[in-house]
Amino acid sequence: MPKDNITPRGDNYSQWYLDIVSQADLAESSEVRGCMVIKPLGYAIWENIQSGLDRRIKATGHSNAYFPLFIPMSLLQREAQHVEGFAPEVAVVTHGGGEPLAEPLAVRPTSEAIIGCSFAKWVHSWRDLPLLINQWANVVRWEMRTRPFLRTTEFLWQEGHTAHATEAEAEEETLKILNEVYADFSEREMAVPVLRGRKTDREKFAGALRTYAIEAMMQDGRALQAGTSHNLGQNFARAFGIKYQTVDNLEEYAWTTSWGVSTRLVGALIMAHSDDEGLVCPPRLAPIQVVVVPIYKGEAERATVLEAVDRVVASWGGRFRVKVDDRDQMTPGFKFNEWEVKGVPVRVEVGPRDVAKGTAAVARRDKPGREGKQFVGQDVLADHIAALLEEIHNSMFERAVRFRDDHTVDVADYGELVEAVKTGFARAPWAGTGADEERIQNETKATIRVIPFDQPGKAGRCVATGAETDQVAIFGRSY
RNA sequence: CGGGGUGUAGCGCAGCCUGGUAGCGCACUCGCUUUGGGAGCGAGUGGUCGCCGGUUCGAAUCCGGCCACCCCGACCA
Repeated sequence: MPKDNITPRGDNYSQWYLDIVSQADLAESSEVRGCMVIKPLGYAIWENIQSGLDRRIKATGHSNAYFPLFIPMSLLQREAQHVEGFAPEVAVVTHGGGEPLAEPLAVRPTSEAIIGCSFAKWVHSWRDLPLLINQWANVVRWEMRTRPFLRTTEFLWQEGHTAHATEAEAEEETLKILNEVYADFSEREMAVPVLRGRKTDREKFAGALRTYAIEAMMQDGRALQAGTSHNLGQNFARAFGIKYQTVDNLEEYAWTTSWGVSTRLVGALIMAHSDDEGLVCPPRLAPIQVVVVPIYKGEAERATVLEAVDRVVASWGGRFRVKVDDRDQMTPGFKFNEWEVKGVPVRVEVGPRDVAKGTAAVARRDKPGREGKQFVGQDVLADHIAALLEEIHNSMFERAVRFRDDHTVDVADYGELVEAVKTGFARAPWAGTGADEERIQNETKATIRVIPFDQPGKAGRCVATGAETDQVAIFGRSY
């Protein structure tokens, strides 16, 4: 059923996104410009994202801790590139207790500085390394222009911070997080395929040696940076005095990393999968995986149907996150519509005819209308739903991969790149400089999203300089 | 910060040109009938018309100033 309150993607993609966020009741704007209220459904998705990431972060040996919201300005200023990169977007507290503060406090835009100070106290010997810490926190970046989930003034995230004895170990950590935590989570839980690779110097984190990222394609062909992992080298260790004694009793600066993903992932999930009918939530993250809608006329039928629904749902033994929508004052059609907008992956209908026949109607959200609906015996319903949730996940992932591949063009020259980035990604031979990149951005609005790990080996002539190169870069317009 | 737009009920809007007791749809409340794709009928609740000032017997409407928000760009996870 077409929805009156949702602008079709084809008409205005940006408005469509805002409509999904409000109609699916994920978030709303607040009294503070650029800040959003995350409503229960949106927050439940975030909690599921947190839990999937937290499990992976701990499985790779990290521990959670918590550091202060405020950072003395002088600390933030210790790493030169870092302060330069973040200065324009830092919010500063100048008063406390009714008095001007002796030293202004930055509201953290990220926590390298304050965590670096702690690390300096915690690390003395090579035996203290590696130090593997993560924190779940809110941060504030004073952005010019905001969009719910994709870019808000305050946002929620996790930020990992680690210290290592060698450059090689720091590099290994940086890549492990990108691959085993971020890419794995994105593809296996969010059903969002990602390109993995390195950022160019122009796009890397302020103060980092190297930044790696996962990049996803949204349904308008634009790129969304879904996670970043930074090898900070010894830059921050020098600035904050994170030193240790080696086995040979030499003093050495540690090699540190940092990495993060944010509530932006909720935006990624919406934009990668949803359709003109509403949110399409990937099954493994859906707060409600199965909604059961009872259908009846009159009191007698109501009792019979609800009894059957209770019995059937009880027999599932908690295998799924289930909601029985037994609200009496709404019609089934209204409920179908509501849960469709809210993206519930599977809908089960139980009516008088099903009670008589021992069946239930099962509809899948990712395939609307009759195509996605079938009748299933109540005795095999649990296994059917379990398989269906898997099938929906795989189908959503494959559809997203197909979309990305269909909107990615191998380009041989600059003219082809200009055309390709209008609708998606361009994979282009690249041997240019930051200045070349900037010129391309000014002319096409596209930037190098990543230098992918996955390299063809032989590339061709660089689209900027014409020089022979073996390296390709992925260009795209980004959020 | 540049360009464009909008402020009237919880939400979406009309009314403004041509000043004269604030209206529609949805939502909400109550009642009855309904319920396999957004139910119907009836009766209700709800607004100092963004703010300040001016003109006028009288301002949502005309004039001046201010503020807020949205959209499009530059900055960014």
